[in-house]
Amino acid sequence: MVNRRRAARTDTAPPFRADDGRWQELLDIAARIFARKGYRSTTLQDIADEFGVLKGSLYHYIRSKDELLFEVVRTVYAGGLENLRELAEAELDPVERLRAVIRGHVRYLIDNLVETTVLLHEFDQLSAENRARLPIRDYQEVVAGLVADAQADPRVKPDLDPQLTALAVLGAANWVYRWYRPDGRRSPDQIGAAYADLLVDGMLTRTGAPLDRRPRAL
Amino acid sequence: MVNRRRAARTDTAPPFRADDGRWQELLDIAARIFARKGYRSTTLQDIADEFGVLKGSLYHYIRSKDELLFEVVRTVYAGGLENLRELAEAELDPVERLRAVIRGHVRYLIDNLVETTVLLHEFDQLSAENRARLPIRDYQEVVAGLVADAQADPRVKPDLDPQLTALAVLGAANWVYRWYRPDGRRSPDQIGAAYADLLVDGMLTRTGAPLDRRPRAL
DNA sequence: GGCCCTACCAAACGATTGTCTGGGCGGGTA
DNA sequence: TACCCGCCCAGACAATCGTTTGGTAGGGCC
Repeated sequence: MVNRRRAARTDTAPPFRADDGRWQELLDIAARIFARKGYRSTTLQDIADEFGVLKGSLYHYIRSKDELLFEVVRTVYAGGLENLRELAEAELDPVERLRAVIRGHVRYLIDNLVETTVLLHEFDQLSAENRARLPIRDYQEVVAGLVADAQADPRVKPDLDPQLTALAVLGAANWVYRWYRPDGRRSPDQIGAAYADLLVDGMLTRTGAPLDRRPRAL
Repeated sequence: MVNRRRAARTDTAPPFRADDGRWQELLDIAARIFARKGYRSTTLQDIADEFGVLKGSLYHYIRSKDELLFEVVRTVYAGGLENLRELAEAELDPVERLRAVIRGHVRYLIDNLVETTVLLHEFDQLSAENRARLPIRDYQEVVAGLVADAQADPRVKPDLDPQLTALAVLGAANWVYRWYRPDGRRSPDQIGAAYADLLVDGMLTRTGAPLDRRPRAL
């Protein structure tokens, strides 16, 4: 017998997620296994085992494996972008703001290491439709905008390509997911600070005035 | 009937690869599809189709799908490391040597974009044994060594962490495989030069002497 | 007590996967 | 001519995949 309520619901929203705790648990488990084995190498069986359920029962929570990947990834995507934009609006000298952005981005990435790993590594395993809903290009444009802003400052190299510089910054920062281990020698903040100083100082001219702050328009 | 020659050969070497041209063609095709769809999403059927052969016939050239991935990746791994080490031995000022290394590494990566993509993105899909045969850590150590060398120069920040700095450099450079398109705005050499200047200048103090070369031990 | 709804089970589905077996064709070599 | 061997075909193999179906236990609510 067909459950009419259910059929009606799945038209717009995913299957039952009333028990929010259990739904979050499922997302966490999926994220961990996706991060460890890769999306395509992960079986719904793997996830169901850890979730304590038969694999068919997962369809109580999801409509497809692809949707599960998307749900894992969209939260950390949105959070990361919001985090970046908040940092970008800080009332600071443009150069110092860039430093804060890099520190904060690295910090966010490490704080959400598992989900970020899935986002960065399995992004193009998403279906075309779901991929279009997460325009990662936005990250690049935020950083490029900040670099362009900073170029109003005479301390900043005038010949920087903001897009290219943004890609270098994001590349260095995002790469962290490939090697960071919680038991490593450096703390997240140490890493963020080191990266910020390396990359931002690299944007400055070496012949200009020293690094102390001068009066500048916000 | 069992082909005795074949059984004897496969103990040490892979199956028949006498026709070297055809073998290289297979590697190229596999690399392209691996790069586009990912290793796990690629079917031997996909490869066989483009190779113009039934999928079972691929076992004339390979012993397993995993071996195929390994063969695609090991050449570009070895070439990249050799390239890096050659650049690292250039008779240059340590700071300029770092610049040359970054330019050369970016250059190599783009020149071998397809294979590099597979190496960087599908590395942990290799079997544990094959992965152990490609210690990517070596890349990091070469660059970290160069950073440490450069720190003998007073222009270079004395408080740099060579390992961390190397990871930033390699992160920025390796990330190129994620966004580079041959029809993009910047040429490979422009990208390499921009990255080299950004990253190496970021390693220099801003209070020190200007950038001209001074006499230093090689 | 009867009803509904969430959260699952039990079992199967068709499709696809990597891999293996046995054989055949055709060009070189003796 | 006879044989060998690199190259590939034809077809099957078991295993595994994501997904679907119908059913049910149990708690809350009327």
